[in-house]
Amino acid sequence: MSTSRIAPAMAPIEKTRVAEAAFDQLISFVVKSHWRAGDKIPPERDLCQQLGIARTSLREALKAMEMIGMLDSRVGDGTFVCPRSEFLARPLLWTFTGMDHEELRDILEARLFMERDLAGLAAERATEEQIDKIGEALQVMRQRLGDGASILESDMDFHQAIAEAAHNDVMRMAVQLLRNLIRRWIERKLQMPDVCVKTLDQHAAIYKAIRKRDSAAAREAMRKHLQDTVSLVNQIVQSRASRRNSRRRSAARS
Amino acid sequence: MSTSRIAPAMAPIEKTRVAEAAFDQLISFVVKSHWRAGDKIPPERDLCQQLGIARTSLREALKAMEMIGMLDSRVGDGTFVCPRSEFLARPLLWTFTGMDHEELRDILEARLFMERDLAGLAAERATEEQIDKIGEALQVMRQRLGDGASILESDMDFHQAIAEAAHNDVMRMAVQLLRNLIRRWIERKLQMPDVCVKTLDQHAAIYKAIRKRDSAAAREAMRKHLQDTVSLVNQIVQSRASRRNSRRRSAARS
DNA sequence: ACGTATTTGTTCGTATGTATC
DNA sequence: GGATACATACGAACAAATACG
Repeated sequence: MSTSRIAPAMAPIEKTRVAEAAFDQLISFVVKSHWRAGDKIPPERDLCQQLGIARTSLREALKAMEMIGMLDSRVGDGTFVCPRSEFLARPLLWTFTGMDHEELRDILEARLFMERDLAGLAAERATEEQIDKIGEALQVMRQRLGDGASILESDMDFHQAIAEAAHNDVMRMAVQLLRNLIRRWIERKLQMPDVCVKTLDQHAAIYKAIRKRDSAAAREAMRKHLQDTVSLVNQIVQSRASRRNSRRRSAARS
Repeated sequence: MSTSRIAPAMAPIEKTRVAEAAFDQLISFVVKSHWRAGDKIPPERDLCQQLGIARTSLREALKAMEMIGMLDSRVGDGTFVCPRSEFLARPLLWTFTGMDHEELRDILEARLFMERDLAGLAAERATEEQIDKIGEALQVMRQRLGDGASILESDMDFHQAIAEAAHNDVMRMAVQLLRNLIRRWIERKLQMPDVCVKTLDQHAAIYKAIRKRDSAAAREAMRKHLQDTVSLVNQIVQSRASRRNSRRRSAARS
């Protein structure tokens, strides 16, 4: 009965594991922007002394940060903070091959709901400067599309500008991480024929609604846009799955 | 035990960053389901021998795996593979742990939006058993309220039952984390006069809407309920702040 | 109920290679 | 080229928690 309930993690518990505590502290330093992107953080020997832990333990935390794309260590040079857009760009190896359809579906859906809510909030709360920034991201995207360049970055920037305009740090960061998790699929989506121009049109509709301070319209425009993304990513996954199956069949024949 | 079935020996690490290579290999072992959720993986000393690296280097990779929620190590026991839902929501935890209490407002709002979406999904997707479970949580809460016992646990159980019925692991884990973060404020809220019965009524309304498969009504009922919670927590925060100020004033006088 | 073996947690010392000035 | 700063890597040792006979 009560044992089947999921254990609620008590908040003020004291970390027995040093490396984990160090990891949390490093994360909060990055998240709170005490260390900003590009910053060089103190050398390992200084840090472990500051934290009062052994260098080996600190390195476990440091390495973990590096593996998830928050830090970048270079021998003989130092350790540097990565830009937010690279967080979680690392485990794309697993994101790419390993995640099955259900897990991907949950992430895409969670992103849809959260970005929809953020779009609605942005329409209500954005400052004029923030709305301008959204418009600029849209303009950059249009420009790059005309140049035939990749619009992945400007696509992400557009969504992030909206998230910033919503004035909710928790949701902003959460949705950014989700977006990074599925970055590779967004990239593939944009490589499909005619998708780029459609994406641009949909972005324009979202921007227009936010500019008009029409919260409901912004929500609906974002929902439609991301619903399209969900469908397209599903197509990609399905086509990849069928390709894999046909390879397997032909391999079995030989 | 389970790890001894068909042990595809891991290839020794070549050169370049050892820990990173080990990390990739560990991930691929999980991704390719050589190690499945719940499996116990070989002890560190065996693994580092298989990989031909030092234990400290292996531990850096192992710790990184643990931080992203793919593995769970227990002293004296071993290291085990976590279920997928663990590490799908783990990145969200990082964004939340970095947050101070300053972001209480954002957390409450994020929770409101996400639980509202989950309630809507639950009305659409819940199985009959899951709806019954929500009803049971409601019943337990009513019972405990009659007994004069604390309803905090059953309150949380009710919300979690709805989250489970929404069939989205990412959102379920995310909202559970948020709920645990503000657990103490929920507790204080429930100690306010007349709040318990009001909470019970609101829960009943949510349950009724989900039972009727009325998604819009479920969303609205949940929104109203959590909007109330936001207001009440704000009252608590304000009263505590003013108490602190008055204490400070009286302390200054003495 | 107790003791022992197993396993992870933590630290220190040391050596090596690389980048920067 | 030399000196310095720094990350990378290994091995050994002990502590602490857990499992198991």
